[in-house]
Amino acid sequence: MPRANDEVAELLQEYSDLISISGGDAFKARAYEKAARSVSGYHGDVGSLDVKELGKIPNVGGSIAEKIREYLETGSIAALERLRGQIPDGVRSLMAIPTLGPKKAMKLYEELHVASPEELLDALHDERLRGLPGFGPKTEENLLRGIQQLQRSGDRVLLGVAFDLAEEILAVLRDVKEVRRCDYAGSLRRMRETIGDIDLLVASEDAEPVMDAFTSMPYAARVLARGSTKSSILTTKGLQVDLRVVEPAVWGAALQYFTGSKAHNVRIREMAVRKGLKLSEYGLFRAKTNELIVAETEEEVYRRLGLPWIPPTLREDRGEVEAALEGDLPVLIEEKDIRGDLHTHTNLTDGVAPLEEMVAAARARKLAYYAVTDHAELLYMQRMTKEKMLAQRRRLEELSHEGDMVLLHGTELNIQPDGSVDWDQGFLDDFDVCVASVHSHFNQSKDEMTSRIIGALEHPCVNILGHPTARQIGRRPPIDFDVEEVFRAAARTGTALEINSFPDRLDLNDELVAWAREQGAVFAVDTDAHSPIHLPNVRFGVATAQRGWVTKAEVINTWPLGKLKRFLAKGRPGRA
DNA sequence: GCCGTTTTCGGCCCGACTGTTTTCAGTCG
Repeated sequence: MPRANDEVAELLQEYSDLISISGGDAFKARAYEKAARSVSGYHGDVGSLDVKELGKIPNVGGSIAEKIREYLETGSIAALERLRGQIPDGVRSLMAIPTLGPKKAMKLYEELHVASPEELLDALHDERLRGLPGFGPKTEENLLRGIQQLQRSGDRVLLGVAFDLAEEILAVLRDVKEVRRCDYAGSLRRMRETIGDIDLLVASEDAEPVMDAFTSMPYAARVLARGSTKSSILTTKGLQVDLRVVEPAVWGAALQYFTGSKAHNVRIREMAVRKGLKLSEYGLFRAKTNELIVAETEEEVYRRLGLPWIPPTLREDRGEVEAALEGDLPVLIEEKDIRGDLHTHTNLTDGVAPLEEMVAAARARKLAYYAVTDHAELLYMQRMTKEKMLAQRRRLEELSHEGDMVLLHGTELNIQPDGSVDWDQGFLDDFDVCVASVHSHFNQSKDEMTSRIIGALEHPCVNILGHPTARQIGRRPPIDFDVEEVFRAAARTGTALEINSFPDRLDLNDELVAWAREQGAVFAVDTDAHSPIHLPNVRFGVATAQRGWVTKAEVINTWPLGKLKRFLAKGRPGRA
């Protein structure tokens, strides 16, 4: 079974929201929110802890530990159920609408009995918000736009969510003795940033026991279809999972077919037709005689069509077929090429784990180097000071003697509206690496934003532009700047562009990565980890790099330390 | 509700922006 952490964190977050909506103590709400974050980022499984151990998790005290225990033992929390009884479920869902917080949500419910985004849309159309204090024309406009954004992101889930669920289901299927092979296909195998439904493929001579196991899983809230080759379930979270079972002999053809994309497969099948062949999920056949040629591996299928095997992350019909024909497919970066992480946090700012735990987790992943880059002082809410930074650096130096992994001390600077960053250059010179990111003032004009970012790139100490577009998938659109000009400036100034691996960021995205490559920029594939459990997210950043056709040489954190240090020296005096 | 070279009470993420106001509440990062 999966860790209980996520469901517990979700309940604590719900409790926090309901406290806010019902006008409860704001600090109490914050306490639950912080506890939710800590539980979510906690490295162990809270399901296996007793009350005393639960209380040792940061921001979890006696009261919350007791509620977690109550949930683990009884499946519910009485205090939460009481609040749920007072506030309809939909009122909380209103808070998913950007610009709509707890206060306005409660007001809409109390005054207009609006209890869902759909009902709010009706109320807006009926002009029932007119005259409601605090809801003027601009607010109406913002709410309409917010609801539209919410509906657009609607039924797709983030790559990370789909990946975890797929891995859990596959783990169950692998234990079914009739299963010869199993894997995920579809947009998940291509590692698209959001996933509509999960496609799983199993090779087996006997489909029935596999289908039985699949449709009786605890994840299956509803069984949508149950057949001998294809079954579908709807998970408790509303995500559809399709399972196809094929004979082991046709594994490769089926995997190729179900991986897609549709556009890629159309190109491939056209090539087959021109060669007098026919490609389906059951294999590559001679068109006239229906004689099977190959089906067992993807490599054979591609080879018989005159192509090298094409990595799934490239299969979007963005020129990969032409490149394959020319023998010009890039040798893509892989996760094993990553030598270090250059953007991570600790609980000195908004991370949930102490420095020691983050370093230990990085060592366990066998990284050659690891940078700690907590927020700088201009992100006021983090209360950073020079003194705290220097104390962290001293501790980092102590820790560096405990293992081979090289520890780098860095910081994540804030790019101010005018393009300046935190601290004076003298202080910044002593950092090994500086990430600089936009964290506020997202609505500047395109020209202002462009010169703002370029200003930061030109700073002699700024090495990496963190999450360059500042988007959050489904929640916040990318900031507006002249991407080509910024990418060229990055290349010219010796500043890397980040590919942030966080599943709700993936920033730069695949298309911008490809664009930046053309301008000669290099990249840093970083996790932006706020907890040890975020370190494996690097796979999503690597996949995004692959989707942008990036090779190992273009990613600075695949480089050996010496070469990396020369890059990081940039305009710092006395380095390299 | 959590936490503590501020340690059992009194703080707690500070500042800015937006849209509504007419001096400020709500939301966000």
